[in-house]
Amino acid sequence: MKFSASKENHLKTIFHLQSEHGLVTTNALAAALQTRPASVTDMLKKLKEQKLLIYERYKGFKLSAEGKKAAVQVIRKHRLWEYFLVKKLQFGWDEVHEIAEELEHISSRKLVDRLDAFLGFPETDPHGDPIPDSQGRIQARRQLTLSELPLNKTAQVSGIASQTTEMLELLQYNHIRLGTRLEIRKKFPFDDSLEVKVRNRPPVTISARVAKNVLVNDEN
Amino acid sequence: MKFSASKENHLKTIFHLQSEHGLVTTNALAAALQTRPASVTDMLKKLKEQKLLIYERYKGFKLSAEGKKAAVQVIRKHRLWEYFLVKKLQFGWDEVHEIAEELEHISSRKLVDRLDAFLGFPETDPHGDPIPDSQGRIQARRQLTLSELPLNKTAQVSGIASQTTEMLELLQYNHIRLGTRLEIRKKFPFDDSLEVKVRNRPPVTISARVAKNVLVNDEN
DNA sequence: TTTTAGTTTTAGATTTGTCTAAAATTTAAT
DNA sequence: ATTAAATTTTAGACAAATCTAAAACTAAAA
Repeated sequence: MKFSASKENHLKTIFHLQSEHGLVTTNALAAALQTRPASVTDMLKKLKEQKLLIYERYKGFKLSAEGKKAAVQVIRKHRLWEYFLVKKLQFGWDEVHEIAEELEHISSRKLVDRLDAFLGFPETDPHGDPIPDSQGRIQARRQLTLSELPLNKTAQVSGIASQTTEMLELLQYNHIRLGTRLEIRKKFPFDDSLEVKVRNRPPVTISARVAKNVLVNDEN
Repeated sequence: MKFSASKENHLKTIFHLQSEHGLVTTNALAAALQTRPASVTDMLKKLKEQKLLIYERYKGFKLSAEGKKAAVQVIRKHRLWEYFLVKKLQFGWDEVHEIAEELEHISSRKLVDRLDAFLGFPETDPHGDPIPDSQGRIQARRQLTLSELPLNKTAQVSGIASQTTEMLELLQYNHIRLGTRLEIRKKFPFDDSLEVKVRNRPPVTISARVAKNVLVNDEN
């Protein structure tokens, strides 16, 4: 029940990838982990041996029930630590990801559960992503990407899919953050870029690349 | 300025050993780290190359100024996390050591300083050991071991030198913890064991081994 | 002061996670 | 349906940290 930091990273990333596209490919995982396909293949074999992965060579792969459980625990740890860093240590929401990448590998189960209680069992992390509970249950979210939001319909930013520092900085610059209310004023089919309006601000232009990574509320 | 977890453990342990006996020996370090002398030698060579260690083969070794600085930062992290675990997450003082052994290797300097501020810049950890400040300064302590305490002089437990779970459990069992006021009622020269009296409790017998690891206040 | 005992280091192996380069396999294109 | 291109895997290498067994060195005892 205890995995190396590298294994935890693989599990976590596979989890994220497969929740978008059912099966995951070696190349996609290598890109996401900033590593080489050959290295991924090596790890896949180990994960398969530990029955964490359903995998046949050349075929693509996905987590087993057990692998999913392990991945969710890592995600739980990551998001709880992010919440801690922002809410208790006054970090900005755009600077916690790297630190949480380290903290998420601390192994004590008891620590995680105590931290959860200390924080008051928060439901989402500072980026709006749901925090799995100690049983591994994840609050389902119905949210769409900014790309999918209809024209002139206001919505509230509820999450950021890709949390690179660069991306978060760009959003910060455009005054788009978690909870920001906004609407799309214009869509440019040429490159799928969007003109976005935030209250009390001049409109800003957002690339399709970015828009795909900004999640907004569905209802309302 | 960033070292592997293993290197940090070596630095930290050398620091502790050399503050008792000037020079440290390969065997002593191997014993303290629960590893083999040959493994220690390998690491010593690496530390020497990084100029963290003053070392000539077969001669014993000690930390350079740089090595000491690095070691103190690790100790700072360890003790701050212990304080956090006990004061914020309600862990018992006897169960935090192992978890802090992991947390102490998280690298962000900013995290450590923010944590320090969040905790209110505590001066000692839950075992009574002083916490280095962000400049690496350590509050000097004048304390002696229980073995050295004169007969019938009351004193207050201010620290535990060896923090194995086993040792802490034994002390817990005998109702001796940080802050406990006690006095020595009898000394048995045969094995240097002690009869110790804690207020409102029947006297208990403490071995020399344990007594050497219980630190008490000097003054008062 | 020589021998013996103990300590420390070297030599060589192992494990984990990574890499490059080449081979195997699958997918896409003509 | 072949060929070409892209993907994936294997084979072999490497770095870090550890180990065992043997050699080198030091200290202690006879």
